[in-house]
Amino acid sequence: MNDLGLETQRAELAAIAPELLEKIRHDVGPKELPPLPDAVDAAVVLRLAPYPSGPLHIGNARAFVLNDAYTKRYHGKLLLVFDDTIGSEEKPLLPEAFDQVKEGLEWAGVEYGEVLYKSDRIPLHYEWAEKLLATGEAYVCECDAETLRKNREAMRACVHRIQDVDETIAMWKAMLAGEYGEGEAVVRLKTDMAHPNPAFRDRVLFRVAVREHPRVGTRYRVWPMLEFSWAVDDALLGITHVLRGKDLVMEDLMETRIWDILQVDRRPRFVHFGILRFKDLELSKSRYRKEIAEGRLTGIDDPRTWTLQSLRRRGIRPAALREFVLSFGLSLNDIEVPAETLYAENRKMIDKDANRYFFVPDPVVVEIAGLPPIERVKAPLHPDFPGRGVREIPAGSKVEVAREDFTKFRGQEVRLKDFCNVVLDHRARFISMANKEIPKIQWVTHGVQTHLVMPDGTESRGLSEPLVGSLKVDDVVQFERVGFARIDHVSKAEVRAYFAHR
RNA sequence: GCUCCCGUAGUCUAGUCCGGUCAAGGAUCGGGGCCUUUCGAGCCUCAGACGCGGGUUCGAAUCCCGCCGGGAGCACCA
Repeated sequence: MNDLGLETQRAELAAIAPELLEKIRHDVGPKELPPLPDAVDAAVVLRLAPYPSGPLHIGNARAFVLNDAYTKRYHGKLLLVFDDTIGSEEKPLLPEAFDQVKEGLEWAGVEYGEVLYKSDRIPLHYEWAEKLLATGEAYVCECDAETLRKNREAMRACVHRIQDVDETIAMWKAMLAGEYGEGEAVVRLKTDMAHPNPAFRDRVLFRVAVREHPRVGTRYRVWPMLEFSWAVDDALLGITHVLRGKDLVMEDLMETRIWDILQVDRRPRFVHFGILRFKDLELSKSRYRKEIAEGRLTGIDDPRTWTLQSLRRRGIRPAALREFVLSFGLSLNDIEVPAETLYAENRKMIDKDANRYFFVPDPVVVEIAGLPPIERVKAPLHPDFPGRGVREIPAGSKVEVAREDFTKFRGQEVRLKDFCNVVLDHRARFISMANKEIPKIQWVTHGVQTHLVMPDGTESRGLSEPLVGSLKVDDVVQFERVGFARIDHVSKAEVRAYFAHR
């Protein structure tokens, strides 16, 4: 039958069971994440491991959204474990970052349970280190960083690798006792100096760092590296699945190797996702931290930082960020997306809630000659929901319009939206009241000073209709033909809003 | 250079494990139209993709081999 060829088979089938030839269009439901390997409902334990060097930004979103989504899907637990080992000179810990991270997660709707700190767990790491050293599978190395690197490159073992266990343990005690300065000794795992992957040749597990830690001060001077601390904590905390970016695949190998040596049975499954990048956007905590310190950015919620705080300030909904991230699934592709994709998601969510108002950036005064006496006009708060009511806009013969519109339409007939038709100029000529199919522009009288902070940090200044002065902070509105914005500050003198997107 | 990972429309993604209902689905972007007193939303519509070359098979996006392209790691950072 099978070597008959499709056409013959089809003909045969048409003869015996024609209904089977009907094309089945399976409807595509909402996108779902693939299942986690070996996941058991209500028994999944995941962890979030932020490094507290600053608030979370959009580039971190994939990690926390996926972890949260899977936790909820399996009714599991999500631990927040601050990865606050001592770090490096270039990436110092920031005391205020702990709260900034939590604030961001809470805004994002990430429901974490227990909060833990790596810096509280150092004694546990020491215990495990001693177990490991006792097996002879790790050693204390006194080579300097440069020597170590060169040996690694040359696949050459150093003298420390073959020293005996007693000597190694004595050196470890000496490390803890403070007999080594920074850079003078490290603990290394014996993997294989000839391993084909140069990244996997006797990696460092502990090093000496005599910096002050924001939580535990100078209590420790021997600090674990990420791979080792997680080998300990993933096991001890009963983590079932580790979801991490694929930049951390080597860490899987390291953790696995350590568990093999110490015969740890309970191990998490590793799941990776590709690197997420944003087009035309360079995310760097250390850079924006520096720029905030220098006063070049206004703070951690400056739109140029792309922190969660800054997204909130612009009126981006957490649900939009979540949908945006989930749309990438769990693929291992490295992806680069434009922020526009996030905006599209957000626009769907805020459009129905955002009432419409006129904002006129960089205004130009226009006197309308021949205007009948009119004191106010009405316009819908939202064109798609007439039931929401109307807003009253004071009108008059002296109005202000955006310079851009003025320049573009000067001398032409335009409609001042919801008001009247004029031939536009400094002295405009009234034509008629009734609506017409001509370009419509926004206008104001008795406008309130309005500053619109743009994503690039610049401000668009102008006037908006008086009602904007009675909006509340956090209201998200649409300035017609300008875009969506969140009201950030309202005072008698002025309104400040943050631009979200068109 | 070495190791690992990944290649479906401009972008993101479903499908790839278990080859045929895939003449490849969705989203976004772009074109056109309708509607609308916004350049927003909504509705309709058009355009657009299996990196390349071999092989296996009646049949390949799906399996195999080779190539090409992209990314990550190769820190005493995380």
